[in-house]
Amino acid sequence: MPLSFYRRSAAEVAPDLLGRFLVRRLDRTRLVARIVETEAYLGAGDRASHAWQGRRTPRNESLYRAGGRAYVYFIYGMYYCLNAVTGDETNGEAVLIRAAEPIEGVAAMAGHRHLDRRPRPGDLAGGPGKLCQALRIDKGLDGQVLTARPLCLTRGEPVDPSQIAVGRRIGIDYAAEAVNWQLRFALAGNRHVSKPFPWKSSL
DNA sequence: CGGAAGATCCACT
DNA sequence: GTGGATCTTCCGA
Repeated sequence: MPLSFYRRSAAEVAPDLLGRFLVRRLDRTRLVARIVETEAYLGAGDRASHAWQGRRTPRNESLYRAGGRAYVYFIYGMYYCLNAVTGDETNGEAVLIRAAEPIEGVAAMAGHRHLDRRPRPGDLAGGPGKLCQALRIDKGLDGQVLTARPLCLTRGEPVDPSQIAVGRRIGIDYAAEAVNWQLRFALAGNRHVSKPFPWKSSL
């Protein structure tokens, strides 16, 4: 996807990322996964955002770059989460990539996940931490552009708006008024999403 | 299935 | 010192 794709608000980009392909190039392998779940984080005015009230630290520096780069952060002592930075360098907005459906390089992804049985839906990339583990995404990719290797997003299979379900974001119960914002998006009924949920409505 | 607890780092109070 | 944009394992229903 071109840089212009990312230079919009996270709330617009998040649903538009569904169906796109994440292409991760390693030395001898190409891993491809189709995005099925995202969440928008709206920056300074969003209590759930790492950029809440304009917070700016070494960790979240990538949020303050122009849209089209990765923001990768380390969480809970063990996992990484991947975001696509959106908008311009002033707003701190980003889209969390929460889940994807493995398309190519499934065996390699299973290896990265230390999975020895045949993967069931959601096993490899059904959650932001799993997705990063399967695709070998870590701090080394923080700040990288998303328009070229080693990690890029391609057009994939554009999705009809009627297939998009909307709900509340996960794991942000502390976020006061923002807990009910409808900023979680997924392909309705898809089996690779991070949790079964009571989706509210569709777009 | 649903809930609880542990693993374990870093930014911020 | 606290707690988090998580995941896994273990437990009980």
